[in-house]
Amino acid sequence: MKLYNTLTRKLQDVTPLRDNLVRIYSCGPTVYDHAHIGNLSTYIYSDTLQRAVSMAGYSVQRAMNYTDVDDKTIRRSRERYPDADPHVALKLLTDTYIGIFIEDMQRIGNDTEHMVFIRATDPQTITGMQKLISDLHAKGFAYVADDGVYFSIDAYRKAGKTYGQLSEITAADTSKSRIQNDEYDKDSVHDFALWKTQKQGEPAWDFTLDGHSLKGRPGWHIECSVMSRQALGQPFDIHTGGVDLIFPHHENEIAQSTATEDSPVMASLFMHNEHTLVNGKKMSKSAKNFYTLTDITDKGYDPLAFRVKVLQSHYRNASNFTWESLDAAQNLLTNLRAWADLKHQPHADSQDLQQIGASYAAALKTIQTAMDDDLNTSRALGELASLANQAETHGVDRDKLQALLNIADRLFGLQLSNRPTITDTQKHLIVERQMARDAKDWARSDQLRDELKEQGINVRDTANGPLWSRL
RNA sequence: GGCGCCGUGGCGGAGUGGUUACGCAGAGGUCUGCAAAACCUUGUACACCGGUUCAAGUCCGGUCGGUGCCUCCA
Repeated sequence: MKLYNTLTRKLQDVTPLRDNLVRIYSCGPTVYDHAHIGNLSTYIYSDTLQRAVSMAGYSVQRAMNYTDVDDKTIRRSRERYPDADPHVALKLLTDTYIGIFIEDMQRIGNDTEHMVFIRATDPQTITGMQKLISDLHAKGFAYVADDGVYFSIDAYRKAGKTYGQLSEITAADTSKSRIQNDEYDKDSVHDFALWKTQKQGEPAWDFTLDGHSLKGRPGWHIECSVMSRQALGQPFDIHTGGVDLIFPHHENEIAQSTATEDSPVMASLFMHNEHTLVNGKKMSKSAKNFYTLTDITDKGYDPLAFRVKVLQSHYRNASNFTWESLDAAQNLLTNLRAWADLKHQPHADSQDLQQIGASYAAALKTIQTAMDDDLNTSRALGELASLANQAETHGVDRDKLQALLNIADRLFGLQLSNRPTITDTQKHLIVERQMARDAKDWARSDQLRDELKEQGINVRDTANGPLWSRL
């Protein structure tokens, strides 16, 4: 299996560092609001990575963090719960949005079971961060200022390490274009905060470093360094996130995680997905093209139609979200479901099972090859769609179809394999309608068809007999 | 200014130099009690200009256009 590695800017074979196990860490959400569809597409891609790696024969260990303490979470928690204790307010707010996030993840078909979620405010994480900061400080990579503890990129470079493994950041870049640093107490403009001391009304954790009492909260980057190591060890195999995280977030993670280590490697492979655009533009509230999953479902779309839409493009290309493209995805999903439902219908059996079996095998091979080639979901899903579209012409092999759907679900998460059949009453209505047709009682047969339609069942008459699908 | 990405038919979107991606939508037709489905046909796709090559959407150079990061951001 080959994946594109941002570190090397090349396609690279996946070779687990430890046995047959691939350890994946994904930067998760800051839980201060609903996730938007761009966030969600990132998680669909990392979920797909997990599925493809597993399908390629590896064991997978996966972790994702919740950033549940930062400027935004704190600000909003104080707005929403002005009278509560800062810690309590923060927890109330972040608990709410973690709940919504998990719900969204499940609605779009992401696997949330085979993954460890870690909160930045977990006592274990806080302790771990303080320990790492102390360690960095002891070895000269961190210094204490009035408003917190900072990481020294100069010290890191003087230790012979490369800052900018992912983005080729030069000293000039980081100092020249950056805004004035008057309001911060750091030595050098490109240094970043490991720990921020408490401001009025903020939640804070006790921390003593080198005799300084530094009650406060962690910086953003240190969270991921610590949580990834605690959950997966270091180095681990694959680190994922959106392209915007390349700099500074992942650069800073690498610096923190490798400063006191012999090896400069935090993870073997960094994967970054391009952003989802809406009508060709980046989402923003002012442009009124900012959508959440609820905006989509309120318009009557299935959350899995959004998944289809995302999988129809490659993760390293910016995909363009339009309502028209979501229509197309919804229609495709409906067609895939109609195909899956054929497994319950003997009338759908092919006359030439051998040929059908061969086409399934060929499609599976194409799908597997496409997924192993840097997650070419567009190609892979196209193959499945094409198979589905041929089904009513060539028929299906119901046993092999079930097996195929099982595999498709493992890879795509579209929930095609476990669709139930219709009720006995509905089956009976279909038989009755056929009898009416045989008797040329068109009024009766049309009435029965309407009745089924009201129950969400569409009936089509084929040469072999009636086939049903859900609307 | 620095570092990137991208420009494919109505929409979305693959594409390892040489044969139809695929999906959705549209038009005409066949079939059908009607409907749906299916089947057949159909639309002069690769931003522009050069170059390399027997052959370029696919490689090289340039132009134009779009977009992202460099500050929190999936």
